[in-house]
Amino acid sequence: MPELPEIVVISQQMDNTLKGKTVASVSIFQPKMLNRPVSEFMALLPQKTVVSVRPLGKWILLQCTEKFRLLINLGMGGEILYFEKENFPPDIRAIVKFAEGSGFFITLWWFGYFHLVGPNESHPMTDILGPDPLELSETDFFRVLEKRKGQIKSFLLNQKNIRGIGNYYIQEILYRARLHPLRPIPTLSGGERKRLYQAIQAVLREAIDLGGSDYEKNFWGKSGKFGLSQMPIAYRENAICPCCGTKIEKIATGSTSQFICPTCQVWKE
Amino acid sequence: MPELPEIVVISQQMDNTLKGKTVASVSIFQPKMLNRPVSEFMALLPQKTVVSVRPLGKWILLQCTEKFRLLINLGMGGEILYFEKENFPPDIRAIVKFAEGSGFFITLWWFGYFHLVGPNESHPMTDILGPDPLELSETDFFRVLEKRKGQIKSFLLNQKNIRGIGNYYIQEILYRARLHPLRPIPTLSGGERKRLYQAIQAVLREAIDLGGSDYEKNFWGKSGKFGLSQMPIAYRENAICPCCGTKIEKIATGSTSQFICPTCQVWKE
DNA sequence: GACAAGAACACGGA
DNA sequence: CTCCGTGTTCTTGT
Repeated sequence: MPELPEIVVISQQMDNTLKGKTVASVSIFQPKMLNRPVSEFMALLPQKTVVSVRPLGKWILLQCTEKFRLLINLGMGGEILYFEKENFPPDIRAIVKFAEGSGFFITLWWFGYFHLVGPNESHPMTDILGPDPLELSETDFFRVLEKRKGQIKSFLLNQKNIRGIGNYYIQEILYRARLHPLRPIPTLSGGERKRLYQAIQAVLREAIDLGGSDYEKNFWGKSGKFGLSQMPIAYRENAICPCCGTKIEKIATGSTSQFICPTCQVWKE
Repeated sequence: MPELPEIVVISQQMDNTLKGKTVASVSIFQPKMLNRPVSEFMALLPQKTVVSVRPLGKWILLQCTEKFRLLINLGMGGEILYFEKENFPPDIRAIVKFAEGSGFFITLWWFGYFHLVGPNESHPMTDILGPDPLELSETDFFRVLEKRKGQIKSFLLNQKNIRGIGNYYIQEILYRARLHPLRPIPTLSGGERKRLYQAIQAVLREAIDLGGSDYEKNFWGKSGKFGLSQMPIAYRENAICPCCGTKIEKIATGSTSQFICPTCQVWKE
């Protein structure tokens, strides 16, 4: 599933490529990913022109003319790919074609959303997203942590608190901050909160600079370069921690699981 | 805090004593225990006559003429006491006087409610109470346990499930049923559910027969006789279990605590 | 555990 | 955590 870094990269590529292009046609092969009937998509989307493309947590926002917005969430295992010639894979879910012949299509492994929002319409799923972590000052980060009682990992994964972090980057973030994922927020010291903020900034920016994860594809179908060497712990059960040599463990963290170094990411009360 | 047995005893005494008496005046010394302005109490309550007094979980319901209801909850450490001559203690919160000179007053240690509900008005706090455990058949008890996932103690203490059981009687109930308070409901066998039902019936009826707890006062200011000999475990840390000789332990059960025999009330999955 | 309100958590569904 | 809705449990305040 693409997280903030992949969405930032893709949005930038889409912004560069699609800005000013006018939708000629739209094809939908999976109506349940939509927020309105297929017929309305067919009626409303064509003739709108792309004004800009911006990341919104794990969502991609295409701002269009007449105050229409196209909001795309790739869910798990989804891809959004540019095309100039029509040559589509078999599991395609939606196609948007522009007037001059190019366009993009979407594939999904399981769930995903393809939402068209008109002027004066609200969009509950994105309206409740928290701030972009890369636009958040350390002071504001400290402020959102205040009075929260839950576990630090589930807090960071909840898109209402901070948008864009998923179960992939959280592993490296918590490892670099040397924090156990189940630590209750009130037990975090000022120094730990500072480390956490720095780790979020560092991991996400580094991943963006490297074009995103090496197992996610960008708008051109190319993989990023953020991989093994940047993520020594994640998905490596029984490997050893490069910092202390301890064997990496896989633990359950709510509905997700996580790889940790039991020495570096030790639990403190 | 008075629980079901004390409320049953007090309600019976109030029913016998106050039925047919007409309110002459009401005095309020703590407005926050009310559900409406003091002025409305003064205007509405006088001239109403008591039709009946009934227990409602931990609440006392005075049914009055013109479909008015007086609902009293003594909270923690509260008392409701009859008087014939005016001779009040210092920490008094409310007084109701009847036409012929007698009346009752309320003292509270911490919280409590003194609510007047008119005809056609609802009362959210008592509307959501579960069934009276002594009016519940074994079949219905089994039915309310179905599909519940939580711990058995917090289920029984939640007044929405069953009304009137508090942290005093629950200790003897769970000891007699030989159940650990933190057992998840789905792990309870049919036999254990049956034991639990029987223990609830036995403990509550025995306590009513003895006039309630020996450290709570009734409408005449007299204590009940349900005490030490009926409660061998509760509030006796390091005492020994009369059944097996094991040392009694005090454990935390959510926000309350409880005394258990670790041998008799053993945890089973 | 008296109760309310809100947060956190668990689960099932799409 | 992809996100939602529902329901339940836990926390905090009065």
